[in-house]
Amino acid sequence: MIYEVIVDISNSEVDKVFDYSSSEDYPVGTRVKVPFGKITTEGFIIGKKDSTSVKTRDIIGRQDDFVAITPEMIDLVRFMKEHKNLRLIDTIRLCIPSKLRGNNVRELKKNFITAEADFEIAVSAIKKNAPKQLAVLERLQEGGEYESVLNARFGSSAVKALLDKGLIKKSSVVVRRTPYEGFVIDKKAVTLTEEQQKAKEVIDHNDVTLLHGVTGSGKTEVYMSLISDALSEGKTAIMLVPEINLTPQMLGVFRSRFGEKVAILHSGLSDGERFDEWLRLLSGEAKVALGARSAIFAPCENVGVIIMDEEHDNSYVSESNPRYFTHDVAEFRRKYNNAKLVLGSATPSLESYKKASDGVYALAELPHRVHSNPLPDMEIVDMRKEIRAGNNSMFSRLFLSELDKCIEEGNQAMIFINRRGFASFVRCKVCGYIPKCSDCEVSLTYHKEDDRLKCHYCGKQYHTLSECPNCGNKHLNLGRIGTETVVEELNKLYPDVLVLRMDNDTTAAKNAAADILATFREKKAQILVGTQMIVKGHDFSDVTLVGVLDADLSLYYSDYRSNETTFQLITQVAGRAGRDQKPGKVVIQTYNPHHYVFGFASKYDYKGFYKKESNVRETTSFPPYSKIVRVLVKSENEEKALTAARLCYNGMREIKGKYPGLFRVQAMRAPITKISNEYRFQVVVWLKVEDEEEVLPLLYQTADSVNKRGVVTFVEVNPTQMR
DNA sequence: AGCACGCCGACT
DNA sequence: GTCGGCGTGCTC
Repeated sequence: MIYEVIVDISNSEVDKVFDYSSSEDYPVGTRVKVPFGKITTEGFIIGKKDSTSVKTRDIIGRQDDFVAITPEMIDLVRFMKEHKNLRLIDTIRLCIPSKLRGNNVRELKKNFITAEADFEIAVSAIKKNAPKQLAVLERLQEGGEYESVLNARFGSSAVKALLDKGLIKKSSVVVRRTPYEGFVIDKKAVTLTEEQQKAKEVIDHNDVTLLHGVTGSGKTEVYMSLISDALSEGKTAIMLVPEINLTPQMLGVFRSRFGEKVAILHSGLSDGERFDEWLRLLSGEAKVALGARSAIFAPCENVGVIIMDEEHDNSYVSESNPRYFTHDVAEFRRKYNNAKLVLGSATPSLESYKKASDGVYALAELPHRVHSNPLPDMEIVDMRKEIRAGNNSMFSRLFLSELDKCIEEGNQAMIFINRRGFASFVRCKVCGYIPKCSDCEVSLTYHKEDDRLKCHYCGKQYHTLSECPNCGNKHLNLGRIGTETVVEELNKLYPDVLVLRMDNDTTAAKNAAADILATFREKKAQILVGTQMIVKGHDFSDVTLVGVLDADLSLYYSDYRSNETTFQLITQVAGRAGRDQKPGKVVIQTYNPHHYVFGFASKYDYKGFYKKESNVRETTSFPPYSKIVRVLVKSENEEKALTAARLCYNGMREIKGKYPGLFRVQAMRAPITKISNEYRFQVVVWLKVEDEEEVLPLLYQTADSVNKRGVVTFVEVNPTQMR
């Protein structure tokens, strides 16, 4: 028999199917060991046939006693290659636990002891003065137990004696490593509200539904009910949440409803746990896959429903290689399984809402909070007026008075610093000089802990400057608000109040983020200061005040989505206040208060915002009214990079001549012209959405063709944070 | 990935 | 003259 095999080497040169032979019978999807050139490597069987035109070598053998890749995933691998420019092996790697490769993880087996002889017979067979052995036999009457447990409790000699006599039996059993074992949050089964029931009916009658529900409208209840339905039909379910929402709390709630049928897949698990959860799904022991982005590749068969919560969240787009959109994979699996796909959000992406408006998706709405408690009152503060009024502090007078009130009443406050990943930089007061990394040409970030300047792109460190190298001035100051500065200021204002800080620095250690949130939840601290990571999903019932500093900063980000992101950010962060009985208050500080984003956001007017923003995108031909394709060209040799970029540009111009759907081509230096000694250029192409299927493959091909001689190209569709 | 092939500069 | 530099191509 001839087997079609994809070898486990990610390289564009070997991104194809190789034919191997074997007299053994292997099912399609089996992971095998194969000779390849001078080496032996792993491969995956994706097909069989009777003959081939090439000369073949033999498969060495199979790697697992199970079939690693389901037929659906083999189809997906081909689809991703053909339509999304992913290498065959890259999609396969997404479908299996990474440590399975190279057999770096295996099933955990333990010795299990059971009674062999009848209790009475066994008792009569042991000596009268052997109380330990008797105790073991008595214990085993209640059922089997692990040998290690018996040894610890009764002593290994007693166990060994019984084994030698053949009165008890030892066997090897597989033990499943379960993440957060026993963690269950009791949640009473809730009957759906009329509004939720109506939304569910829409979902039941359509293939894809956008579920637009305000924060606190009980979308999770609808999800649970849908999953429950799928299970009762004998089908499986995939539930996706943004990485940050994937707290043990979420798992606890799901466990209380679906018990052992839930498997969790995310980056925080140990290799063993991840492998076991994956295996439970593959074998059908578990029916519900709960996880972040990568869980869309869960090895479930006969999927009944796929849910993407917070569908607008940018964590659903994988940034680096292999780059893919979770929406695309979800849509593929929905079609393959004839399943329901649900996209839920309080602030849907423009892309999805447009599809709902155009009738491509059905639209279901949950316009009210469950217990009809109102959304928090939101106020926009003009920080320019504060300065004119002589207030040079980072806090507005309104926010400070609200904070006073909040602290006094014993409630909690959250302060969100909108800085999109950029911390404080150093700037010369006199000439405006900003120190930059000599390799990357980006501004250096000042790190107070070790009094050094660091490059966030290559990690290079520099001594702090004592004077400006440009003009010699000795007064260099730190620009922009950072979390540390805010905490310092709060400590001065409220010396008796405990303030927590949550940002990339304080959450670097494992579990640090969870610890900070737990401390805040237990009300050991009254104020939580943080970056993006405090925005989503957290449910603190005593938070009555939310402050947003530098709300307009994300508007200036050079990204066509910046208005949308800012709207989403404000809506989400506002949703943290007043979630329980106490009414909430939100103060938005900005230097650009009349921007329409703040107008719509403060009134929770999603539709108004959608209409306005949609108009802007249409007139400027940005997505969702076009597709933008960016080819990043990188090389250590500037000349080579430039030549390759020119070649790529010319190729794109040629395609433009043939397909009017491709209406704009530009070439330029990338926003960051050099990272880690690599020069970067980019070719950016705009095309009409309808022509995507036809033109995209040509663009991929063109980018690939200049991909040699020390030049690397990287193609992105609708790039988010262009650098 | 890993290795052979092959075409140019520096050397005992 | 040869040794070896690594750019290029191939692996079922």
